[in-house]
Amino acid sequence: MLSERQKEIINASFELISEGGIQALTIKNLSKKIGISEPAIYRHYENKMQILCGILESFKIQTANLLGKILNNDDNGFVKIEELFTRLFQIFNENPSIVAVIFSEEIFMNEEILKNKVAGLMKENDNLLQKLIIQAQEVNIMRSDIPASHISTLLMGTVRLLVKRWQLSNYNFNIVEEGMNQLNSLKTILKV
Amino acid sequence: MLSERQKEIINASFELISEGGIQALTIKNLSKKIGISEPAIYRHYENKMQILCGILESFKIQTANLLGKILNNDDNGFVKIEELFTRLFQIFNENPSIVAVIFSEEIFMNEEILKNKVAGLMKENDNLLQKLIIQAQEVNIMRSDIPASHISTLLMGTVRLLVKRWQLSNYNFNIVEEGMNQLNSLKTILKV
DNA sequence: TGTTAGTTAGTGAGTAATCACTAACTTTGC
DNA sequence: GCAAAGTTAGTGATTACTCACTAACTAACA
Repeated sequence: MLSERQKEIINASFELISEGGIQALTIKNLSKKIGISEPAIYRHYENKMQILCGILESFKIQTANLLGKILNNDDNGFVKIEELFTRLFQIFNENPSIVAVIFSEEIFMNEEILKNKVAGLMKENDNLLQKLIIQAQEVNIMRSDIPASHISTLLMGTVRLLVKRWQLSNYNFNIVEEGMNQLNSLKTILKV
Repeated sequence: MLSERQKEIINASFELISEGGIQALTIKNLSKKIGISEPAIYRHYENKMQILCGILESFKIQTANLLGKILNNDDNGFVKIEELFTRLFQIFNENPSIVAVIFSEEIFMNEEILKNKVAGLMKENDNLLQKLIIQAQEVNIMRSDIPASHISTLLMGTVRLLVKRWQLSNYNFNIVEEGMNQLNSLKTILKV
């Protein structure tokens, strides 16, 4: 489990990356944002790499949480997918700094260890989404003339690009609203 | 126009970013890769920001070139879109280091000027793609029950995610082949 | 044609600032 | 009284960038 201070450090990291990219995530900036000295950071994380791992871990826990809730309800696959993305848009809307990290794998690209962790996370989420898609295809509410893996890429890719545009626009449109519109088009295309 | 040395610097920049992310793009690494001293770099670019702008400019010219060729042929919108993405996959396959820059906007996120340039570039390409989509919709070979803007996001987003996965996997699958497969599914979904 | 002046592209040495990180000491709270 | 969490004051390495200077080439002109 994370201590209060560790949570604070991870949250501050999200904010810093959101504000100025990975280059803004320095120990100095972290300590300034939290209001303690630089060495104090090292009382809670061994080194910077552990902080970066902590960011990924935090993201992992959050998505596992979200997916767990949605997977365990009684809805069919199609509705679950809808719920998943709707909830995602809401989370991003409430906490835009998450976006800068979640869909920006480049941040972790310069370290092979982190790169592999990111790839693993993406693969995990892809597998879960594919399961939901197959569920929907089996009860014949989603078209089955293209493979679930392609639908998964299509869904995730579309959402990612939409969110990336939102970020590049300095969050100047309503991501929940636009997300729901785009989701409706996806439904039109994917229903049988 | 760029001098030979400037071209060399931009190319070396692509390689460095590809190898170790934006953090690997330092004047020292650049000079080492090219084989000249650090100050010599400054004979050809005023500062690092100008190099980053040069990278974006280079990308802009390349895409304009590609899009120009495809827009000016006689094919219908659907075929043009197919050609566009097929050609894109081929380019990525031949020069993977481009991918690390093109679909990694975070690289330019820490400077507002660069961020705006990236956003502008994305918007331009989106507009062009939407034109092709509308062409195809008008001659009734692409479904018109969802707006062209949504189809554009869907197409670009899917391709981006596929390419990103390819990058994260250390290019260990055939992007041209997988790209064509995914493209076929998109065609199935989008044709009337 | 030979000299002079100017340009281009390079060099080694060095700048201040910043990076992640540490040793040694002090404060705080159970 | 002791461990955890904080501090100040540093470390060497690296960052983008500048300094004075030079070799090689080109243009101008008596």
